[in-house]
Amino acid sequence: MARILITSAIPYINGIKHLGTLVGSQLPSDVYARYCRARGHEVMHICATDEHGTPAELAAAKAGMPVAEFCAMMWQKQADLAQGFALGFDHFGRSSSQRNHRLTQHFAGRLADAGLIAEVDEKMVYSPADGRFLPDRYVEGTCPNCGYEGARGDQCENCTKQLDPTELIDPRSAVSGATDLEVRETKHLHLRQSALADQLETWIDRQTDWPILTTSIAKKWLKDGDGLRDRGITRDLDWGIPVKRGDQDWPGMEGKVFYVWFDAPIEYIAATAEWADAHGRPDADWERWWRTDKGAKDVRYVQFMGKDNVPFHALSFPATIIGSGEPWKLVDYIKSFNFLNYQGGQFSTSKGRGVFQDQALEILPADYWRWWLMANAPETSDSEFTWAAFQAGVNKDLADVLGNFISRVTKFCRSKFGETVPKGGSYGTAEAEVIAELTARTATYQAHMDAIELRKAAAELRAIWVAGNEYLQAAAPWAVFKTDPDAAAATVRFALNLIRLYAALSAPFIPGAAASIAGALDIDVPDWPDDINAALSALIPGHGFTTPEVLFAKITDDQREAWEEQFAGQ
RNA sequence: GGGCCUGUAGCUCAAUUGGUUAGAGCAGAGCGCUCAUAACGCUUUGGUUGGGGGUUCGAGUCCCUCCGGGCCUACCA
Repeated sequence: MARILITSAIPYINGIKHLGTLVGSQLPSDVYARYCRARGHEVMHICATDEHGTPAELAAAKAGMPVAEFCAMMWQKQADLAQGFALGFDHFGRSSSQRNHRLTQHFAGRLADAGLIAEVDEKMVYSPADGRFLPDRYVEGTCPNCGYEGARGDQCENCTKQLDPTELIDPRSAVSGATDLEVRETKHLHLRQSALADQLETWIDRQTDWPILTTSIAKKWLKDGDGLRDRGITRDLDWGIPVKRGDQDWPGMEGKVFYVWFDAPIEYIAATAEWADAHGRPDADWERWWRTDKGAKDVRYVQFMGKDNVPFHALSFPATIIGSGEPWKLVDYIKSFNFLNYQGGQFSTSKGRGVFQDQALEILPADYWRWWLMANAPETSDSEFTWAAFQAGVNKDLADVLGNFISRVTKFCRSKFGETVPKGGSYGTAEAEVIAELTARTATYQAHMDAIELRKAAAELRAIWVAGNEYLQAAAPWAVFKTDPDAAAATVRFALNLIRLYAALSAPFIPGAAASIAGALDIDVPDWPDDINAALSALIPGHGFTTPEVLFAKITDDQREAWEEQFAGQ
């Protein structure tokens, strides 16, 4: 048994997320966590909301709510959605927690003590009308290069030229449209990542088994231009973690907060502490996951995220950990994902284009989404959600292959033998062949899951389901029954045991359906089968079951067309 | 502009890292079955691996070049 710490990239607080954010972090981390638990490993599965930053403040203002209240509300929504998708986090924390405040301030203090924090005077755009400093991106104006009027202060969308907000012609606040902008001097803390670049590079170079996507992004940042740059870790905002040096005030930094990308990854640690708090457990119980001097030496730490998050997880957060000089657990494997597109374009929050998590759960059960999204996960390149592909995949895999197998077996059994596992006959060569095949396939399935190759794992699981139909078709108990009811009984008994096996093997991907299947068989979701041969004799003659209703209703053409229309956006 | 990724059957993806005849699923065609959600099984059609050039005994894989798609580019997160 191993101990596995799993974190999902923490979703930002400012709205309901679409399916694209689910597919690259929370969903795969849950599938992997469920699998690891099923294999008997001790798992700590952590997620949280990322609550700080300018967009959160603006979203709260737009909603007419104090930002703390807004975040609390949105946290509850996201927590409910996570539950709706059956995301089994041990704790779903908040980056605004007091635990994270203290830990973030602690790390900043340690980094400062190690000489890894620089105080830098910067010039930033200030908007008196808004009463705030504006991030580059929130300053808009006319591009000096191409004349595009909607250019942002960091880059012109039209000609892609990178800009400084002071270069814009007729600059205005993207928040209020105010034009009386001024440049003010303000002091900020920078994390001296450049001083840690060599250590980080050595560490990255050792990660030969990481996805190419992960290491290539990390190396790009390490090598680009003059190498890894220092990074501002503070902001002039009201909402956030006050800048402190450990528990001491930080002279000159009054009224400033840490930047979200400094405090957000630290929340992984803090959320684990929140978990301990929530369960009345001592600090030692969370520290054994995070402190290599307190029991975390044997922990394997796996992170899940979309590719946009890689630099922060592969470089900035490790810089924080390494720079602290304390024995915190460093990530062992970073699983990164490409993006999911929607019907030939991007998901768009602003245009209402694509399916959002709350809508998805309103129209279909979580397992439909879980299955299709993971079976088509963007592991090697961006992948595409289309309603046609979704409909075909769900109908074929879940309804026809798995659901129908369960229907045909249980209904045939009910009509010929009643709703109990029939006795009589015995397993022969046909069953032995299936056992051999499934033993091999289960090993392959496990190998893919161990490697976190979820797409391949899903394909193998599907092949395991198909094997049931092949077996049944060849054994043809409906024909055999007429001359040899005992032989037919043995076939049905074996098939019912296959259903039981499928409940166990399918649970990481479709936990809801796995529970329904187990419920119909009047059992709990079985333990992971270490021995397929034994597992396929677990249901003994006389064991009662209930013929389930249709497990997976098919998506009709009418539904598909209606949804295509509904989610097309502007 | 720079960097990285990507292009394989009508569609979605594989191909043990340069090694036999490039494989699966879906869609299509044919046959079988009738237990089942008009489901299942078997067979089968379909590829000049984006174009061109090169290295090699051998290239989907390596190199060059052109074309297409995508992402990142450090103050959105």
